[in-house]
Amino acid sequence: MRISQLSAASGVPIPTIKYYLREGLLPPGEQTSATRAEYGAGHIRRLRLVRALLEVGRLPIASIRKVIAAVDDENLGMHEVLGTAHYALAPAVEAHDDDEEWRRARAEADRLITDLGWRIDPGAPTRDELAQAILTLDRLGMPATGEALRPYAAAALDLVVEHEIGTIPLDGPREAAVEALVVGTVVHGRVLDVLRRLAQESVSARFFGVPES
Amino acid sequence: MRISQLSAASGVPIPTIKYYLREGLLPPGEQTSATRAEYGAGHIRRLRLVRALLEVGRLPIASIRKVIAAVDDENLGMHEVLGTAHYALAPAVEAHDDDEEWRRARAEADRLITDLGWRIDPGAPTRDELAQAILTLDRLGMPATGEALRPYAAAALDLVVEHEIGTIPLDGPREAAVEALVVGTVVHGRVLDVLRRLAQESVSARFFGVPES
DNA sequence: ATTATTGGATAGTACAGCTAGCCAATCGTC
DNA sequence: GACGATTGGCTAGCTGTACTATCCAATAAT
Repeated sequence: MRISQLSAASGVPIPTIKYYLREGLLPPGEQTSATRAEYGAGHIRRLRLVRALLEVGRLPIASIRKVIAAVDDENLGMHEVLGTAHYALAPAVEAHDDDEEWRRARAEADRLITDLGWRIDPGAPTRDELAQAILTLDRLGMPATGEALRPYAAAALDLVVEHEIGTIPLDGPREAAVEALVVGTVVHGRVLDVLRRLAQESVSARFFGVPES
Repeated sequence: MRISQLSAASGVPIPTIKYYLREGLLPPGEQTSATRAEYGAGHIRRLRLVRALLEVGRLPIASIRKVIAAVDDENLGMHEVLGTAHYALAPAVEAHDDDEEWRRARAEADRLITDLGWRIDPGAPTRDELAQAILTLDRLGMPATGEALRPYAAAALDLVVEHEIGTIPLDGPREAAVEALVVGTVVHGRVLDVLRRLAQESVSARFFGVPES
């Protein structure tokens, strides 16, 4: 398969494919001569993975590169690859350790995690993300204690355990499992977010009294 | 309160405040002379709202402007303002109506919404977001039927009804209610997303056999 | 009187994610 | 074996976003 066919098959324009090759998001095709390279089904799969992380997960290219490197590293186990994806998904929340308010929010986040009995890396950036959300709720005078967030934690845990773990093909090759894990993380996150907003709209329509059509 | 104090009180640099004024995210201060304007507590609240939408909700400035215009429009009811926020949160998913696969995914999304009995605007962009997620799951061979997504919908609805509706101060002034509604949408979304990823990490740590510390 | 600050305006920066153009080597086709 | 089209590899340019920086004359504080 040449680059033009890869482009046609994936829907990604040739210049963009070239760009992904340069950026290391896509492995080079197999060189058959100085001006010809052969691409395969693996490249189509890889492009799908990249587009899913980009369009659904909204990850920046640099993060996608890291995730892909982890996916391709045969030495890494499932947990390590998932960790890489989580790091990529929790960006740009730089902690303000000098700020008193921030430290309180971060302590609240850590306390919630401890109370739930969850096993979370002490250095996980997700902790900072949670702290940021708690701080924001707090500043706007909305309930943001561990108690108030428990229903969210319970629902999240339930969905992960009951639904998401089961969709990972653990009996197949490592690559398939790892890809499903990474994409599942990203896409299920969006599914839940979208459905929550839809639920909100529906409830709002009834609650705030828009007449039934 | 002059601009330097507003900056100190909010933590937002003066040039950025000026930028927000230019962009219409922040109403101008009350002019007291040609080179002096007075800012008040409302400006601090408004800055908090903007930063929450920006940092937690990751909305682009242009979308924030629209949301704020809706918040400030006294003629709009709660449901309309929420709708504006939802439009702002569901960006950039342009529908490919020409694509057969896309139409199937979109039909599946619409069917799920109908089956759930939810009242959703037929033109809501959230429908396209859901279709995009379903299409992505589908292409990667993961379960993406309405059946498979029902647990997510149920959990989302439960959280919205049991928890989020209650945090909106309906007895106070319109502005407070509307702000809580908008910020709540954005921040609760992130809370749920973050907690889901934390639950995932915890489950993964146990499931994929990282030794207990 | 002097120094500092302010509001308003214009211009510049940094990064992200492409997109475009060029070029020589080679391929398919006649 | 001639020849137009395609390819890979390269460098450069473009568009959009969210700021920063600089300048200025008018005022305020001391």
